[in-house]
Amino acid sequence: MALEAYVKLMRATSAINARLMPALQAEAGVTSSQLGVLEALWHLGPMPHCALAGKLLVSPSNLTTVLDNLERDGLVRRDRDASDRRVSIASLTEAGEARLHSFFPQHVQRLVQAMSGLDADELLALGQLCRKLGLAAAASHQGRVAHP
Amino acid sequence: MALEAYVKLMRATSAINARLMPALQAEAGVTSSQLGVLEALWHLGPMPHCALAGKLLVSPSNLTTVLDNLERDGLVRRDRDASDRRVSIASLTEAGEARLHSFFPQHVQRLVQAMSGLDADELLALGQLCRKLGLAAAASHQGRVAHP
DNA sequence: GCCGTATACTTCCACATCGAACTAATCGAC
DNA sequence: GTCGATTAGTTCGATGTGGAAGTATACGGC
Repeated sequence: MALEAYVKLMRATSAINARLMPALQAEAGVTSSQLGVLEALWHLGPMPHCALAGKLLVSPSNLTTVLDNLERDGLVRRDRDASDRRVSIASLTEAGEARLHSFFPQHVQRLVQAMSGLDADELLALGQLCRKLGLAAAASHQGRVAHP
Repeated sequence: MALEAYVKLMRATSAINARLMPALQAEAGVTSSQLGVLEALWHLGPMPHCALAGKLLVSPSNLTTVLDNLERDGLVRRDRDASDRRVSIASLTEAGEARLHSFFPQHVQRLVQAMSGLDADELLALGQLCRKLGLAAAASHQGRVAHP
């Protein structure tokens, strides 16, 4: 039972992303990971890399790579924190904000379209199940790390 | 609604995989992609790369990379098809089958554990929703590709 | 005030992933 | 039978991804 559910979960994720990502890359010129960073900085404002990595659930080394590419493209800026010079604050540039605004509505529209195989009730149920599953998995994973 | 469900779906997938993959790598010495190939070859027997890529929903170039690493580690073999010399048949070596048997039960056990945040009814419901969602997304995606 | 520890980020390496361009082989129309 | 179109697989370049090790900075006990 768990195995079938797992396989279907992975297939669904893969199918949805296979629909969204090519369009995102073609029309917006950003990858899924880059979009995650832009979105987080837009919703939450400038923040240190460690906070950003925490929000996005990615490793620090990965975030360095993604920020490198965004900075090269002029969409994001890094500024050293004056009070703690270990810290680097990432923030959207004007170009980054403009880019995000230019494609985000269409992206959301495509996302809704990609999820349209389920009706409103089913989407709600799926969200609740995924939330419960994700929290349980993350909690037990944290537990193992915290008590080695 | 669709957006929340999407985010939770991605988070759940990410959380589950974050729990499974480190153990798989540490105890079995194979990555998630490599496991996919080993499993497919074990369940379905030797098959051409194109069939394998179709089953696993990955690109041909990606499959080349994964097979390269598996072949280097002696877990998989490539053989040219005599009747159609473009085709290369991938099959498990004895070492590959032995490796798979050595860790697969524990892997499934960890998978069941990782999914244990949901009870049997919930797992069934999740599986059905994901199946419906995945099929709808794949179908509409195929449709767009087929009629450009 | 100094030194060991802890934290933030980067660098380096291996692997995954895809699209585009390439090579080799087959097939079909003629 | 030959040539163009198609198919199988690989190569190449770019990006994402994480772990391990390294560097710079801050902090805390003494």
